[in-house]
Amino acid sequence: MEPDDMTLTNQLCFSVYHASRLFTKFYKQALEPFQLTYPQYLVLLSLWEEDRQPLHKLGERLDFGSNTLTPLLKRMEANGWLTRSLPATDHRQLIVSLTEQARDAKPEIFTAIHQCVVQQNIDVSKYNDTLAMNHELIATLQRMLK
Amino acid sequence: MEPDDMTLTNQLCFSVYHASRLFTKFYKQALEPFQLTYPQYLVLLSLWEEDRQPLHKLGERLDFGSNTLTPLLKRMEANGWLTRSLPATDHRQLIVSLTEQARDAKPEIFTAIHQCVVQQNIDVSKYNDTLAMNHELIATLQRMLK
DNA sequence: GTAAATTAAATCGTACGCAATTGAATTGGA
DNA sequence: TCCAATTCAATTGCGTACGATTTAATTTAC
Repeated sequence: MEPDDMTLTNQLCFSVYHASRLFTKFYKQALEPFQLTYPQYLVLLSLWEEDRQPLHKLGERLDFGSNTLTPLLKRMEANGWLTRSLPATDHRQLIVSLTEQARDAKPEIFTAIHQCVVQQNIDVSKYNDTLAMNHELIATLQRMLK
Repeated sequence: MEPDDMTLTNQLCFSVYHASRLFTKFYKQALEPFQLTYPQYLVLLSLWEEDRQPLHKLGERLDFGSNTLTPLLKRMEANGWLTRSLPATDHRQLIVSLTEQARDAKPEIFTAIHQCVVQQNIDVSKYNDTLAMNHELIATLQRMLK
């Protein structure tokens, strides 16, 4: 590794960190009317794909622990997005299910985000390569942290 | 915008968000022995480049407000990394200066991070394109949020 | 059948991020 | 000169992130 590689590593990490904060801020604009935060929206995305997941499975998909999810899910339950229930078969688990409000709101929320993207005239397809590279970076980082 | 673009936007945001959290975790391994967090390390990086910056200039570079920096800088001062002082000319500003400890520790800290990268056999130069793409993404997001 | 190991959610403590407000210091225009 | 506008840092409040521990339920090994 050359001396410069230290700078590259630093810059790469900061660029990802910076982009993440800006992206979250962008989503915030669209999600605020729904009283949703970005991590809460991620939970909805996962449940829209597959309803009635146990907490640990949600955590696996989003890479969150129960220390993050437990209070987050309680807030979402308080806002009427989901219900938390114990299955009869295993009282250790906690099943998270969407409310009707959450199922119904999906198109409206997608439209709100869509609007924000369209307003800015973003060519989303341009970012296919960026997505692929991020996936590779994530895989590398996961190997590093194992 | 095609229907699929919604999915792409969602995936792109999540990939950046996920990568950022993993990268921070990676740096944490190297920084923990120094009692430094990643955002605190960013402050050191900026001050190593230019010592004695006012708080708002640090904030501009790192995209942090005083609500984030004020407590963070107090913690760093408590740990002996920097000093906070009011310039005689303008009592509104707060000048942040490195301590000798912070100036001396730079090579040691860089070595610690370097070690983590080398141990994992990462080809850092591979990520030049990713960095460039992230810069473009950041520029787009900044335009969108203006 | 029961004690030990495992699994799962919750709790605790610390440190960000950030919108919004406050309050002190400085500047600039009438 | 004097006061209104501006510029800063600090404060407040809320919601993540996450390491570490705790507590409860279930599995397993014997």
